Amino acid sequence: MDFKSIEKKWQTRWEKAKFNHFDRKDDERKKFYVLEMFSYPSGAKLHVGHWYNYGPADSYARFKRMQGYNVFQPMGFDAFGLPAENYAIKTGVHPKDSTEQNIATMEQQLRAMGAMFDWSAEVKTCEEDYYCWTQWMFLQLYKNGLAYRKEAPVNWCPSCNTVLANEQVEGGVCERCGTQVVRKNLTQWFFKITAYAEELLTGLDSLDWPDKTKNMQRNWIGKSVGCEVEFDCESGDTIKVYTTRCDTIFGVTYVVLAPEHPLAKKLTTDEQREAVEQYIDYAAHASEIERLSANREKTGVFTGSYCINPVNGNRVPIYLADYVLATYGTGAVMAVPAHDERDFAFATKYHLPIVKVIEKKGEETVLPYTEDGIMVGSVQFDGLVGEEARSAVAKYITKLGKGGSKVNYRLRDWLVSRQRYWGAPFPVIHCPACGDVPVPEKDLPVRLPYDVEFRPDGKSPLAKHEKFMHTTCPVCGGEAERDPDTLDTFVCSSWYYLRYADSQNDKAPFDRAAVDKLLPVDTYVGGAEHACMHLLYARFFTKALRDLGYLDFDEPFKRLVHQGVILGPDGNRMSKSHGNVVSPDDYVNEYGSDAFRLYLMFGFSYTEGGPWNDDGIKAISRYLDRVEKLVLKISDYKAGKNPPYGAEEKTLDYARHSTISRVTKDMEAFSFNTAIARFMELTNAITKYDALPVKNVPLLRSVAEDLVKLLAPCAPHFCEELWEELGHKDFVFEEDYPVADPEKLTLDEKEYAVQVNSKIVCRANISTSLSDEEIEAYVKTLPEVVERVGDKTVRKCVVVQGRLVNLIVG
RNA sequence: GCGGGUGUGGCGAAAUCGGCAGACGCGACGGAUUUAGGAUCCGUUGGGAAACCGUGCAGGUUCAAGUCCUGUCACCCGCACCA
Repeated sequence: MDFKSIEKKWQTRWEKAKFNHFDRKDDERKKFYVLEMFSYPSGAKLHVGHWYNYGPADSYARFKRMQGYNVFQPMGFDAFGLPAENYAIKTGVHPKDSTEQNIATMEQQLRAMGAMFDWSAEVKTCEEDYYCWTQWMFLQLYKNGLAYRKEAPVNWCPSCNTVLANEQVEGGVCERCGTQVVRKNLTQWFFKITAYAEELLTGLDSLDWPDKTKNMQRNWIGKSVGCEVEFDCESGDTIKVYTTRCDTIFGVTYVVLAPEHPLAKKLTTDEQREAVEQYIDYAAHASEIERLSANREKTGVFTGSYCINPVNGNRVPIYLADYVLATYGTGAVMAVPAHDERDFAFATKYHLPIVKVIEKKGEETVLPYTEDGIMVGSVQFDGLVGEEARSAVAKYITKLGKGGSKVNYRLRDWLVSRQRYWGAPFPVIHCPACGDVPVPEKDLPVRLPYDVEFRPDGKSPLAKHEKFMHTTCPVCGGEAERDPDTLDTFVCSSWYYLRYADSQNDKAPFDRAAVDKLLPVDTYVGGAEHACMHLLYARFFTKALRDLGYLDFDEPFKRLVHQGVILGPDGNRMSKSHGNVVSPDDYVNEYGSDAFRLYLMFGFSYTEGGPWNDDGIKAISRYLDRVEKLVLKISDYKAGKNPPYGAEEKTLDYARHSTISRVTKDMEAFSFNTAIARFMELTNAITKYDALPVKNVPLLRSVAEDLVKLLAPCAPHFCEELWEELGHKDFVFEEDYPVADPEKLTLDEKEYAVQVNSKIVCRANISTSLSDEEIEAYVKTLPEVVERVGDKTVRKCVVVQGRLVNLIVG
């Protein structure tokens, strides 16, 4: 088959018939929204990863379509972002120009793939008609207190010259470029994702997502149940600490503040001032490597002040130490060196007292002892253990009016400011008189100017664009400046799946009815690397928009599937520097898009991925040839009179229906490699039947047609062509996906493994109508069994219907 | 350190509720066809001469374990001073 011409032929026909367009008016069929993560328009062409994501997922979408769903499968581009800007800095090509060029190339390649993308719904996040609404989203969050600006210690990537969200720092280095991140205190915009921490956590339970991904989000949100306690200072200030171990509170021998804690300087005495300021400076400049080193020596400094432990009135010293994080809990902890490893190390180093207040049950207590144990030296609480102990102490603290139970989350608010050019500008004006003023919605979009100097120097490129910066305050009309930062590109991708539902709308980001009808996404397919970024942000957006009344569902993605990663042939991640990049184009040119897609589906376990290896691609190509020859040969047969329907025909029909039933399950489960194995088995069964001298032509033909239908989602152009050759006028995709007939799935007899004392002695075909007792009786007559059993008695017989019989003798 | 995952032929991989390990392919070997090569078609193919042995390793539960339990090793991923 000349795949090049048939690919073109069917792509053109599908387009002409608007086959790929989601039918918004259709109320008969159930909608089904299949979404693949949209792509970043990089300079390189479509790589194997894109193909692996989109090809098999498209087969799934086509499968759902043939099952009778009104399938919506859109595609678009996550077009803002750093790579285009970095490319511009290197080459001088403007990000807008290179991005548009790349999108054009990729669109063409994506079309050539032959996927049923509904291009009429396409979105490009860098275009005004999209980022206008991204800015609108910001304004809604701002109006409702979910976006705020504050000075905070933030992660700064010196190579990308911008701040990063917590989620974009991996092990202390920039997720994108691998550069060590440094801390800076900057005034930045945040989204209050923490307001949804609890719902983001509990909502996971209802989602059909990989457990691993759900667990990663749970970990990331990091719920912790503990207790807040107030320690009064002699200065009159109060230090709030957070602890999960209030059962150890009688063992507090000092209190530690993070160096950035607001009370740090205030509580410092004159004698200690110099040492403290030095330490604060040291902590601010300690490199991240140092901070991250697991067994880094603890450092700290005494403030000179003391505070009072509310439960026993003990006077304890207040220290500063950078092992306490400013951004978690209250930025202060009560130190119990006897029962916490970090406090133990610190106390040992600075010769602070260590007081044991928990004892290990029945064994000697070795300090630091951090497990649950029996409270001792704790007056009225002595003898209490674990959870019970903590709740008693927490109650007591509440009664004292010094705090009480408290839930904390590890999740931080989402920092969305970026000091870069190629992104959506903040719709905010800073007025010397009125402060931060949101741009009125009617003035959106705040256009991103083209003529900008984007050489990075740590300041936002837009800040140097006077025309952009200079504006008037919408409130007082006075001179004012725009915010020079741009929004994190993850903001753009947090709502694109909603825009697809109504992408041409120029009055609103989307119409509520359209979105409520199409969403949530039924199946979302994309990489696992987004577990704690995009997938979390998108959930947050959905919940926030729901609460603001813009939509009516709780979760954006009902089902999530991660495709695996295709590595280079050497087992490493594909990259130019490894020199192991495999280009799909070469294979597509040589074998065709269907064969390439089919190979991706067959050669790997979809969710696992693995090293690239093209050994099997010829085999797939050969398989398609076999199918073609076989089907065409059968289509030429003339039906004889009185076609036979005996054992052979029954076997063939059984092969057909068991293939249908198993493939349907496999496709639904994204178990594409096994689905294709079933196609091959069915093909083998047809070949075998076809070799018989006398055959039932109508049956054979109908089985062959079913094979074409079953295979169609996985090899769409190829099957359309075959379908046409078989004499059909309509698309094969207008056909119903075959449904297994349960009657044809029952066999008269099945092969059993016959075991004596759990060892297989023979196999036997046994009628499926026999009862366990009848099977046992029959099996006992088999010569192999008689020989093994001899005169020993059968003490037990296990029958597993349809599978095996096990006689226990002796 | 914490959380999660993976480990099966020469290779990619399969294996419903615990029920014949290795489906389907690749490769290899043998044969047919062919002047030859290629292509195609048909067989064989976990190891072992065999009894038997085989799912990282060592135990356990069970009539029966790749699957369940305990311990252990290796690799991968995520988090990592979160009090």
